[in-house]
Amino acid sequence: MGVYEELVERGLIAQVTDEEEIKKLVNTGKAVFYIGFDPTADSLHVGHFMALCLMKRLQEAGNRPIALVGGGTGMIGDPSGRSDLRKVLTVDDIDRNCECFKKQMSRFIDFGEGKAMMVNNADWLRNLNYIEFLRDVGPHFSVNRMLTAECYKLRMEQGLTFLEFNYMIMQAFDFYSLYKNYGCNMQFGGDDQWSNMLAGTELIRRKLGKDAYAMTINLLTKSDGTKMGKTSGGAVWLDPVKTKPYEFYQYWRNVDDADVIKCIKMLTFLPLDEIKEMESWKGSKLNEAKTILAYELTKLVHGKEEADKCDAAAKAVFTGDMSNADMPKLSLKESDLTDGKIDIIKALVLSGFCTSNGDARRNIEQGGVFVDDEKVTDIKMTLDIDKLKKDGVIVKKGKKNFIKVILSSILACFFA
RNA sequence: GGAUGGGUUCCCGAGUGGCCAAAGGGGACAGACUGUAAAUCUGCUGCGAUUGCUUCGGUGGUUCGAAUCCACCUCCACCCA
Repeated sequence: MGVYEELVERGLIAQVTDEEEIKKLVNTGKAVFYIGFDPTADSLHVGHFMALCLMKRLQEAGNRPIALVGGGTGMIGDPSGRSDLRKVLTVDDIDRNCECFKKQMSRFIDFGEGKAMMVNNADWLRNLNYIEFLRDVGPHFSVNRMLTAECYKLRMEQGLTFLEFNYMIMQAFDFYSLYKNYGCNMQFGGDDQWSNMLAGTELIRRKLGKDAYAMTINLLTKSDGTKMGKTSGGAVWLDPVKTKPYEFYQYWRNVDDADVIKCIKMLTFLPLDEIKEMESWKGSKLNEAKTILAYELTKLVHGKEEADKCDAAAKAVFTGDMSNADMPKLSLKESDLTDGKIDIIKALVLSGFCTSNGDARRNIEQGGVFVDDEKVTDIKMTLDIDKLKKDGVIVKKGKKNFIKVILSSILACFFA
């Protein structure tokens, strides 16, 4: 089975411009393809992760990936599928974000000599001369046709600025530039990028009379249609500081039944026949699949060591064996204590479990807070210094939030 | 540039002078039931340990009292140019 077939099997491929040709190129390792990443934040997220996995898969099959960081397109903002205007980022922000992207990407993709390449479209977009550019590519685009593109549909109702309208042209120009300079003959991306990508193949055809190809992968959506990788607090980031490995792990551990297999297929590198077997799992057995999903992804993103820790912490916490030390910790300082104690309310707020004292009080009143496995019934309860110093105290909010509260003294630092 | 409609708490959306920290829904959070799932039911949802404080695009004003009235500004939608 070739890579292409594997991609199909995993449910990754959404649309292609020329299936036969793409299959041939990709399976024989002749593709030079690019995927663009716009630096809208200082970390990659799960959506990008899919694309990175795709790159990795194709690279392993001998194809040459180009990771394009959108230092130029990021200044415009892609309106595809969005109902609102993107916040305009400053050049400094964009450049900083590009740097962050580069670092994170090198963890997944081999950018060694003759392997993958990383380019930044700021290099050719930022210095374009407006008139020249208009005369150069402008005649090849029909506004009438652009307006009918699926990606602008939402914006035709809400209002689309000229700035954003040009995004498609910039992206098309990227593809064209990469084709000319690096022989890049394919572009991959999320399915929301389809219109933009087609604009690129079109431009190449018109200007150079050559064929280039485009392929989109399915966006990872939940069974309810919403985007996977979004929580109420925002995106699930790959950066361990923005989304702690434990949270990352728990995110996948808690996906809906309906989405587990799909996620395993699309995101992990487990062999397909292994996944086939999981497809027959039902009920609580399916719960096991979530453990696998969470472990595999954490391993890919944060490394085996972290994944093992998350696994252990989860087991400790959910099977009731709290002796395990590998759980999230809250280190208090002496200054956080008054008279050698700290209010449970204050501890809850410091841990980040509760957003305010009122929130903490509410949670206690509703019976959702436990200290060392005992339900807290008094909102005035305190944790005292002796226990904090010794083994720490395990504070639990709800069923899934655990933290070990300890006192970090100078001594503790020595032994840590 | 001109006309019109609009900006309300995480989101949608009521509220047109006091009874408004602001209806209703969604989401989030907690409880019950479960499989760390879904569905369902219950509670809860500005901050503060009572009285209190801050919020309804911004700034000023009218008033004993304003999310609600007035002025100016600003942003958005839509129509005309």
